[in-house]
Amino acid sequence: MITKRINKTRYSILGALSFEPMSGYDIKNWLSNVTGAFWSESDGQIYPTLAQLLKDKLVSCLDDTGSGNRPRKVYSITKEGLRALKQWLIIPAQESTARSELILKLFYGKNLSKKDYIAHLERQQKLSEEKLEFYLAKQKHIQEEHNSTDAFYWLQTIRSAIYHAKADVAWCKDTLKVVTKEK
Amino acid sequence: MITKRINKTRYSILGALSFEPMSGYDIKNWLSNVTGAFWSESDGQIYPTLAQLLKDKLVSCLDDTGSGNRPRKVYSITKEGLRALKQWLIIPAQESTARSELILKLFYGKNLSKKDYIAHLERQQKLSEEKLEFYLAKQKHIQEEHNSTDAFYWLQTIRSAIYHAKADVAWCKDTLKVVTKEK
DNA sequence: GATTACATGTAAGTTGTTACATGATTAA
DNA sequence: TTAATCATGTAACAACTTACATGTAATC
Repeated sequence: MITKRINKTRYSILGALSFEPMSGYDIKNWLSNVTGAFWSESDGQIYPTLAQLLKDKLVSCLDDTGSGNRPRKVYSITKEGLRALKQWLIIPAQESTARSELILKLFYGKNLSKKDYIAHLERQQKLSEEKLEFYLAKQKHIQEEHNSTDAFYWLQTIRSAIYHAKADVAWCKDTLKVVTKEK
Repeated sequence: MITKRINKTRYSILGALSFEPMSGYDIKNWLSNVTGAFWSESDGQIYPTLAQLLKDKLVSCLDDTGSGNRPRKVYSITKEGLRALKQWLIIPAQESTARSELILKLFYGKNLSKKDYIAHLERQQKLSEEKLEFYLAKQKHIQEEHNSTDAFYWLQTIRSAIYHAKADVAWCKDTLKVVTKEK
């Protein structure tokens, strides 16, 4: 017997629509701008999932064609959709399978030259520092521009991204220090 | 034109075999025990991938049946396999797509009661603290038992897991503090 | 004698990625 | 006028998960 897995893409979309009605294109951008630090969806997933949600009556669709704008379909979450979202939200979160290609490569580092090992680390440090800058700027922006209740939830998640970026930078620095001495 | 994506399962297995020859079952356990903190493979992936690697001559296979043990196939990495591994190792690591179900759920937290929001956080804090304990114990064990060159690479990766677990615990504590006051 | 661990595989389904295909509107 | 952005979708493939299927050997 094959038990149904939970399709999380459905809920990430429902959650987005719990803020405001959006088109598929809006959702795509919103997810990448707003939840990008901790959740992402592939381009090809949004439209098929929206069609499914519509079929299941968890969202409704308003065709906005011919209102002077470009033709677009605006989706709203239904009462049923909100109920489904809330039911999912209270379920304890599953941990995602750990997969860091960088750490895997460095773990296999005996097959790597010192130069290449260091190159990986320096590249990662730079990336993490850039991320950190980005999230700090975003944090500042939210604190200044948004004073609604939504900002509260947003700020908590941004802080998580900041903590992780800081941990990554610290780890790179430490490892670079060790490796230049010992390897 | 559809460009070939890189199958990382192949390289995680080749990397394991770069330490010593192993059976499929060994690799499964080794990956979950040794690289579990930063890389995992599903059960159903190992055997088909081994068959593929054998076909591509990146590994060789010794049938160990009839030596008094249970029938098993022991795989070794070939020269070609080692070359392929090394080629992959120097390629800059791709960042894995961010997916934290917990953070997503908390981001949609306005659809959650204060009680349920806190329950998520307390559960996560406990999980992260357990992880931290586990990795600290592992770190100690490696420092005491392994004094080979392999330990060096292992210790770096364990430190990464420790930093992340610490960041998670700190984040949970901070967020719990804020939420009990403000939500 | 039963359970656990060792050991190898397949089947079936779900999910995710990338590229392709098409077309409208706005701004440089 | 040309490029960028807005906008919706499909096709093909790659990867992942879970359960199923089978059998041996050691241990309690």
